[in-house]
Amino acid sequence: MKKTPEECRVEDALSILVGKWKPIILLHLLQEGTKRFSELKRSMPGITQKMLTKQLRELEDEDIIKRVVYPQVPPKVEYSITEYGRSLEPILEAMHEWGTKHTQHKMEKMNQNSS
Amino acid sequence: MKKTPEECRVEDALSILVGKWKPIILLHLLQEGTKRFSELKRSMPGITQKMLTKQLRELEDEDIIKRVVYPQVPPKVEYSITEYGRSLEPILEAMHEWGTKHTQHKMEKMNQNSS
DNA sequence: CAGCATCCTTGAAGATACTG
DNA sequence: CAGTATCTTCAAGGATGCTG
Repeated sequence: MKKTPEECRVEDALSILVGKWKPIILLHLLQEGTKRFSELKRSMPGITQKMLTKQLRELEDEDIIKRVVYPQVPPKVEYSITEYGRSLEPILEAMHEWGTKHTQHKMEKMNQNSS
Repeated sequence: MKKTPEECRVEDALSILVGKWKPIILLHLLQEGTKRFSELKRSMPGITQKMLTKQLRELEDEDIIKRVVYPQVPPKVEYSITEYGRSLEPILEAMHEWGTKHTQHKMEKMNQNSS
């Protein structure tokens, strides 16, 4: 690793993943392909329409996901991962792996402290 | 990748990296080893003492960094990456790589739109 | 169905002053 | 030197209602 603080681009990647629902949205689209707005909403209990719309727009602005509107009534809008967005998959995978181990690590630490 | 939304541990990793100064703190400690509080502060123009303290505490609580207090006057406190914390390095590296490409990607997109 | 427009709450972050 | 202790600001997130 050869980067000075000034050259650090970690934040650029981080900012795209940050957002309460973004990882979970990406997970859905990565694993299940194209999904309609209502399908995404149904699969994320607790999210509001406003938040889902906002997070999807932000991901779309970064070219991570693609939004396709079908001009019909009632409206139909489909979301999917772009090829470019798929390049995030290894990072999400690595974070998931690390997060799993970290959850384990914290539990071991708690058990030590309480014994 | 085989994880349902319920099993997703991406957030666990994400939450540790999120914080305006955390990636940059980790970068300093990863690259330069042990550093004193004042050295860290000097190398991060703009950060306040309060913020630096807070971010360091949060990283310490997660076992990512180690804090050593030397009982002397004036006080001396040294911070360093734990062995466990070093396991984050590949992720930071991957995010930096991706971030670098993404910065490039966005510039190309802007140039297209303006031509 | 897939949004947008408002209003409101909360917590992250910052400014500033003080201290063992 | 390496912190606390307050006060303030601001944007993320959320609740609710309306609409092409």
